[in-house]
Amino acid sequence: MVHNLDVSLVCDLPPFMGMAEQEIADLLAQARAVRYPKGKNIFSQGEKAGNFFLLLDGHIQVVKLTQGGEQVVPRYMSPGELFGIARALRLDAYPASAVAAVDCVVLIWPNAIWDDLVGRHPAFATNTYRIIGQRLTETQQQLAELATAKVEQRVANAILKLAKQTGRRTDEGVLIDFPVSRQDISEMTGTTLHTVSRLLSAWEQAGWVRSGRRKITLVEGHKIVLVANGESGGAA
Amino acid sequence: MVHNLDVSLVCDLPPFMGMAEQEIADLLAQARAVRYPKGKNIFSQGEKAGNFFLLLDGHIQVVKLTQGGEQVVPRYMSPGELFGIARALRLDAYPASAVAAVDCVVLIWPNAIWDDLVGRHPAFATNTYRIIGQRLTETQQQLAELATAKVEQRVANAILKLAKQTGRRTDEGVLIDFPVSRQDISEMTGTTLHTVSRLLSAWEQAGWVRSGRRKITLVEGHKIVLVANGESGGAA
DNA sequence: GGGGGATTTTGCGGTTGCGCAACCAGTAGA
DNA sequence: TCTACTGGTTGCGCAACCGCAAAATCCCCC
Repeated sequence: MVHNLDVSLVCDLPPFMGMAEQEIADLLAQARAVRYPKGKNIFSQGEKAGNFFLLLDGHIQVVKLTQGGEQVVPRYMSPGELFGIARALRLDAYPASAVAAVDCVVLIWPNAIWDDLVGRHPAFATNTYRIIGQRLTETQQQLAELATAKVEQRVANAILKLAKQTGRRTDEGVLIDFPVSRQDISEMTGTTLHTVSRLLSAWEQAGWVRSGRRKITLVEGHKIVLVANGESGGAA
Repeated sequence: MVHNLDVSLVCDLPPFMGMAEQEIADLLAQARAVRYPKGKNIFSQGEKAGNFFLLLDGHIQVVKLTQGGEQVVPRYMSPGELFGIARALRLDAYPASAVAAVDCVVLIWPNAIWDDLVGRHPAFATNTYRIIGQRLTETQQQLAELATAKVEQRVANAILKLAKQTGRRTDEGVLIDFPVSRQDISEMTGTTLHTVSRLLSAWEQAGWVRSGRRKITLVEGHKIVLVANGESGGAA
C-alpha cells in the first residue's frame, strides 16, 4: 500500500522503539499515507473510531468541544506521535477532534488490525501504553495548573510548551514553527483572545517576545519561565 | 493470602467482567487485603510504583500536588474501582496520591505480577484499558469544563458528580455518603473554600441543598443541574 | 494595486471571585 | 461540663479578567 516509505524513516520514532526492522516493515505494509491540507479535519469528536494514525510530518491540533459549544485545545502534536488510538482504550468514538495545524502527512491504519497488532508485537503495545501514560499524566498536570495558576502563568506555560515542542532557532530567538493565533492560545489556557493579546503586547514591550500575525518568537525565554513560575510581577 | 474473600464478592465488578471464576480465584489468591483508616495515605505522588490496588470498601480521594505546592483533587473513587495501576501505563512512579476519605478496605497486588496477569487474562487487560480510557476521557472533560465554565457551574457539577457516584437516598434528599469539606470541593473545582461556602449558603437559602459540617444533601437536584448547565441566575 | 476577510490591538467599564480577617458552631477529648 | 480545635460563615475591599466595541493591520486573492 505504501510504496515510497522506507523503514529507516520511522524506525527511530518512539512508537517503534524495540521493534525489529521486519516487524516495522510489516506494519508499514498495512498502512496508507495521506496528506491533509492545513485546516482540514482528520477526524471529529464523537465520530466512530475506525482508524488510528501516525503523524509523519506537520502539526496537529487536538480540539475538544464542551457541552456549551466552546472549544478547548488540550494539546498539539508533533511528527512521530501516534494519535486517534481510541482502540487502545476500547473507546468506540474519538473523544476529541484532530485538525491539521499545517499541511500534514499521516499514516493511517484500520482499527481492525489493532488487536492482532498488539498481540503480535509486544514492544509496540508497551510503547503505546507508555505514550498514553505520558499523555494522561500531562493532562492531569494541565488540569492542576488550570485550577491553581493565574492566567498570566498559564499563557506563559502554553507558549513555553509550544516552543519546546516545535521551537526552531532563528537569529531573533526561538520561533514557534507553525501558525498559532491568539485565539488558539486562549483555547489552550481557558481565557479570552483579548487577554492573551494584552499579555503578549506587554511582553513584547518588555522585549521578551516578538510576535505578529499567527507567529510568536521567544526572545528571552528565561523571562517567560519566570512568569510561568509566578516569580515575576509581569511586564509593568 | 486472602482467606476470607470469596469470588462472589468481586466477580461482578467491572475489572473482572468476562473472566472465569477460576481466573478470578487465581487472582484473589495473589492479593492481600488491607484496611486503611480514614485520612491515611495509601500511596503518595512521586513514590515508586510497587503495587496496584482494588478498592473493596470505602472512598478514596485522588490528590495531585502542583508545582506551586497547592492541592488539586481530580477525582474520588468508589468501591470496585482499580487504582494505582501505574504499571499498565509503564509509569515508574505514581502520578498522584491516594488518600482514604473514610475507612477503606483495599486489595493489593505487587506490580511484579502485572505483565504475567494481563498476558494470561486478556479479559482483564481489556477491562483495565477500558477503565483507563474512561478516566482519560473524563479528565479531558474536566479540563474543558474548568477552562470554560464559571465557578458556580463547576461547583454544581462537582456536587452532582459526587452525589451520582456515592449518593444515598435519605428522607431529606440525596446525601453524599462520605465527609466532604468546603476545602475538598474547592480543590476539585479550582476555587477557594470561601467561594464554595458562599455558593452552598445561597443554595441552602433557596432550599436546594442542606449542608453541614462535611456533609451535603441534595434536596432539589434538578435545580442544581440547572446551575451546572448555566441556565440559572443562581440563588439571588 | 485594490478590495475583503481574518487577526490583532486597545480602551473602557463591569463583574466575578479572591484575599483577608474576624467570628461562629459543632465535635472531640479531658 | 469545660475547653481546644477543626471546619464553616460572612463582610468588605480590591484586583484580575472578561465583554463589548471600535479601530488598526496584515495577508490573500482577484
